[in-house]
Amino acid sequence: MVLTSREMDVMSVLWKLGSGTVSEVQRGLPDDLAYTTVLTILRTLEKKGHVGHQAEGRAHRYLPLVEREKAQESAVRRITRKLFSGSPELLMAQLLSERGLSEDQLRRLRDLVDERLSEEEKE
Amino acid sequence: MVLTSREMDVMSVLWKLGSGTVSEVQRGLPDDLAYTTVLTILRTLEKKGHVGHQAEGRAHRYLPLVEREKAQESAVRRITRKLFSGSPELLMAQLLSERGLSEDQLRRLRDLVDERLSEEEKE
DNA sequence: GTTTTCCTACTATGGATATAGTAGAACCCC
DNA sequence: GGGGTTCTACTATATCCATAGTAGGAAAAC
Repeated sequence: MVLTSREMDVMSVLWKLGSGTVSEVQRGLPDDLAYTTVLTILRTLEKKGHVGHQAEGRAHRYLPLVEREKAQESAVRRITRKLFSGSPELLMAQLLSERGLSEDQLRRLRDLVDERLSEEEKE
Repeated sequence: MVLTSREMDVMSVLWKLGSGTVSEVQRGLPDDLAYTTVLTILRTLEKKGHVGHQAEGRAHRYLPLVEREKAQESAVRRITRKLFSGSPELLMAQLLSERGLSEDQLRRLRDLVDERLSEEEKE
């Protein structure tokens, strides 16, 4: 799955709202785009199979057909492969190296890893 | 900094080799591209300021002008913003949720976090 | 019931991407 | 020194992306 930057914006709105008409999506976007521009993006997404729609009065209600998690996974996988030599560890190191993570956040992360590790060891 | 998929491939070769002529880059790429295609990509990268070149005999030797780390950071930042609501934690959680991480990798990750945490606590 | 508004469908356009061919200079081989 | 080889420069093309306008129908407003 490959989403362009704008497509991600639109999908994000749909994932957040669950579904949306063109104007609902338009209102949810971070930038001001023409109504028809939003419509065009939604139609593109539909052609790619990422959203579907159903009639709702004279309008269309668009629904995401792919899960946010799938999109996230696919994006992370791509940059891992392209920029981090396929190593999730290196990506993680990059994330950790950024300032701006609080001690709390770090602790939660360690808990996440530990949790995952103990699952792993159980098997 | 915005790198396209192919540009990332080319930059990766340059980062790995330190520098490269067109044919060196061509040989280093994961896919078979025509010589002139590689040249075109390098010229585009040069126009964008991401690489420079110096003459070497009749050929050009291309050099990366941006660090791999900068590109990584910028890419990670973008998807964090676009797909993970700006939260690096969520991205990490995604990374951890993927199957395919070995116990060893997980352990190294935990070590990374611990290391970072103890730095944090020192301050 | 005519004007205004809202909505989809279709079309348009400029710029970026991905890919590569051709021209022509320089160099190397015998 | 003519013929292949290796380069860069320039050009080409198809596709995609971002953005939006126009046409035309339906609905709402008054």
